[in-house]
Amino acid sequence: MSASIALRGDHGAAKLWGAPVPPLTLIGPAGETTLPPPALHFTQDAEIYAEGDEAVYLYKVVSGMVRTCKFQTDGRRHVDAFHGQGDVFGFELGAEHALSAEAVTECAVIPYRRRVLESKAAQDETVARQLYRYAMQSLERTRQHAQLLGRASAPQKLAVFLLDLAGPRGAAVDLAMTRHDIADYLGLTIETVSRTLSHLERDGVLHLITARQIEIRDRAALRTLCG
Amino acid sequence: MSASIALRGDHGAAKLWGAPVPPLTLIGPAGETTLPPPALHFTQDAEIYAEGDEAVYLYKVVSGMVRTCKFQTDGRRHVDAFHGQGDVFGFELGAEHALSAEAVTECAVIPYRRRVLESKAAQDETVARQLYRYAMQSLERTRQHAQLLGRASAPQKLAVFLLDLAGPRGAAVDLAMTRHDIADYLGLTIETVSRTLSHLERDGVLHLITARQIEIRDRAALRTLCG
DNA sequence: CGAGAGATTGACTGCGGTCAAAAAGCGTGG
DNA sequence: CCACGCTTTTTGACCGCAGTCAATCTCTCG
Repeated sequence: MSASIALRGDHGAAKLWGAPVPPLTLIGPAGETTLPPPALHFTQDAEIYAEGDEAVYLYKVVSGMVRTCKFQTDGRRHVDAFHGQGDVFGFELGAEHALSAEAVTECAVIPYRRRVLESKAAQDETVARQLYRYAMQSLERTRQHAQLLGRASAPQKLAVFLLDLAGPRGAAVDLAMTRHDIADYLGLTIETVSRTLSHLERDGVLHLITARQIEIRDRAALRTLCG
Repeated sequence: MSASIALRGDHGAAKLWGAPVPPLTLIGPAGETTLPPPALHFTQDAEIYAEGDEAVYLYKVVSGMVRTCKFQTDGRRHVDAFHGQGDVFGFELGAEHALSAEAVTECAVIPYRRRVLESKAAQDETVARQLYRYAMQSLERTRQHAQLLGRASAPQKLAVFLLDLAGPRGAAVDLAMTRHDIADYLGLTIETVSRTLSHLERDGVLHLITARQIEIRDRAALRTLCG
């Protein structure tokens, strides 16, 4: 029997924004299936780990949303990524976290000791593949993010962002994050984010139900914007 | 005995721009040490692989420089990364390359079949660690790149770029790439790259010996720019 | 109902993009 | 060696998008 056990909280397909991928699992301790999930809970804006902390764990999001970000010397913040249900975050090259991780919303995450995962990966090839695949997901998303930051106007950035959040079908988008989070993720200011959303509403592309709830009225127009 | 054999072309420490890391090796076929290196050679601007090609190999740069990039629908180009001696490129989430790879200069690269690496990694933990570590290097560099693209002025971008290229000590930087390459890497236009370099020269920070040779006159000023 | 955080809107500015032209390299072949 | 033509780079003039500063509006929660 394989040591592979479907990770709790891995409901449905893991989602790489803009590119659905097959569901993945991560390994829990063998025989752990009968124990309650060892998930950690965090309140909104709580720090999960800080830049410079020793990188002991990888984390899998069970519920809620997490942001990984970096604070620059000039006081500004760069949001590296948002992580939702099923996403794994905490990958690092070095022994310390180069980013910090914070709860965007109240959330639950399962911590996996890197050392444990690595030794399991050494014993079980399927675990190694899963771990590698999660790392590649992180890489692929960061690449797409870099592309977006480098070569897109404010409307383009928001179009890509909203379509990613909405998924391939959804017409209503619930934003878990503030304008500030969005701005720091897209390399814009909160004013430009707000202005651009208002502009898209005037054009009939969106409807801003509340600040955090957006209805996509014209998905084709958004797609066209993405280029 | 370990199956690990130092990869040819792995001279000196593998360099993560802005963050030196210990030297790494990748595995060659056992007993291959007596055979000539199976390096592939490419002329300037030759295509190593194209977006959409099946991702069969990872590549390690022996000499010269490689760029991985993506062509957008609007005709513009995003340069994901430059890869120099000792760097490994070609990591992909899916079965196909999401980026294309091209020779910036005449270059030599060693191809490693992904399937072979994966089976070797399954047998030898040290191989698995090396592979994982190269992937993390790729991730870390892409993260830093995204950060740069999101939150930096043109002078900041060029300061970071030049210091990365120069390394911790060098005063003279040989640019292997054109202004076009630099612009597409930094999310700028060739005019802005040129103008900004000229400006830095007027300020006494740089001296442009030729278009491709730059002398760093005031490293402290560059560091200050980086923030 | 009031206080405070978050979001929106407006006026203005400035950085970097765009368009255009000149200058500088750099092979190639006479 | 020089002349020629092509590519790359530099420089200039102008413009527009997004940032900045500031005021107002809207939610939410106590």
